[in-house]
Amino acid sequence: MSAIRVAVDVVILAIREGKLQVLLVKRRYAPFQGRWAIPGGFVKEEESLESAAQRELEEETGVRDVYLEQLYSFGDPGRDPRGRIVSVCYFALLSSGDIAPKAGTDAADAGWFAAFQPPPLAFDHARILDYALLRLRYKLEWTTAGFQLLPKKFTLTDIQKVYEAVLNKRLDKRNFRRKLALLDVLEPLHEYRSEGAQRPARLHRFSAKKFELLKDKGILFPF
Amino acid sequence: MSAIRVAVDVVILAIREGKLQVLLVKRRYAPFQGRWAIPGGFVKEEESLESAAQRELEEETGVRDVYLEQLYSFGDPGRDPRGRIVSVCYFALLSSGDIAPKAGTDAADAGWFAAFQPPPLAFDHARILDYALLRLRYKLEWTTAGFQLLPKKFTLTDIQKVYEAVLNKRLDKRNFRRKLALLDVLEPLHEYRSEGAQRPARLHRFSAKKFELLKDKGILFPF
DNA sequence: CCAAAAGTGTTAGGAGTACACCCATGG
DNA sequence: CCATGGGTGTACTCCTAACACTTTTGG
Repeated sequence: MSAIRVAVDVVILAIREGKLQVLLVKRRYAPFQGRWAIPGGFVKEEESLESAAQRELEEETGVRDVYLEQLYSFGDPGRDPRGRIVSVCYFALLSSGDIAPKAGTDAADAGWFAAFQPPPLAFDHARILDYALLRLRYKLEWTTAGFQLLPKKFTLTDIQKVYEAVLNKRLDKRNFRRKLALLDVLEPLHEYRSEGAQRPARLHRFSAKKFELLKDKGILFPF
Repeated sequence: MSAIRVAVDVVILAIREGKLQVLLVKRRYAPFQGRWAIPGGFVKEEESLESAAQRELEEETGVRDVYLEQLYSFGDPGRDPRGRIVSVCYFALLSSGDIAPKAGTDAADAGWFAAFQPPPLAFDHARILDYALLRLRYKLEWTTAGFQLLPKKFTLTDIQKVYEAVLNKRLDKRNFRRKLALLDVLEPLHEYRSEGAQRPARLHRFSAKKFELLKDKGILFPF
């Protein structure tokens, strides 16, 4: 019987203040006491890996029904000085509308950080975060996962800013909108959002039935 | 302390007789006694996940230095009636030149099967195989992983047959070759292979230094 | 009327696809 | 000389990328 323990870690990402940010928790105990870390915990005997990830996510953010995807499993001996721990890592994409609920929990030792300039992280968490960011960039270019980072109603500029924040580069407005239109997954609403002394922007929503069709075209990744 | 055990399973794939085949082992004991299964075993306390996968691979095939990539971790409670087992799955691509060594080991209860029409499999192994095949198809279209399925020297028709076997469709010879040329990863050799009463085909080899450049272009997947 | 973001088309280059014939060899 | 797989080019379509101005609003 092996003494290997199984944990899940969840890289929780959201767009805040126009930037891609990651939710980290401060470690209360050794090892790496006081360091920031990706939230996670041990898998319980009777729960699935995905349930464990969802549970961790909900404990940290108070949020359910969030985009969650398995990333990679890290299990080198020595990655955790407490013993042999295999960590099945997930990443979660929060819509900016879902972020508020979190504040209620244990805000003192949890915080949002710029995902591309994180503080020093505990264990091998820097590597995990790097891989999550890499995967997110790929997903954004080849799937419609980017909409998970937005609230239900959003403007075309909102979604463009998501892409710019994650891909870390400027995009051309006209080309971006043409590509969006080609995807045919947005439903323009008869609502507009006024943001100050400018022309109000039209709100759109992601259309789930068109989304399903993309799967058939093979545009979406399975996991 | 959790009683979860950690295993690795390795989906071993190769092109044989022009078809994509998978190496399966026959289970000696219950549960699923006599059923075919994806080879795997428990991770030892002191070895990394990848070492464990390599070890399993070598035990089954006698082969080292093979393309090996982590696929996904499966860990639903109940997936194994013997208890809670989390399986970190890998897939391995064997070059057709590497297949011969295998025969020496325990051939009686191991065999190659058409990957797209496998026999009934033990546990949730059908799902694992499906996912491996899906991943392989994506990799083939977006990376140069297909060359792992060939020996060092091969003809352009050889590589086309690999693509046709994995993607399960016919490809146009001229278009395929043009795309290959664009990738610029092949080095034509001054050697030819005669296959009978036809014009001999020129041999090529995969050029590793050009391969590295693809990484920079983002064409290759990181894992 | 001014500042600020919203919204909108055209063109040129590159990649993908469809398609058919001659070449070199062994028997 | 013939059967067999090896090898090659062109035309069309579609996607991508570069690029600038008018519209609408609040102040």
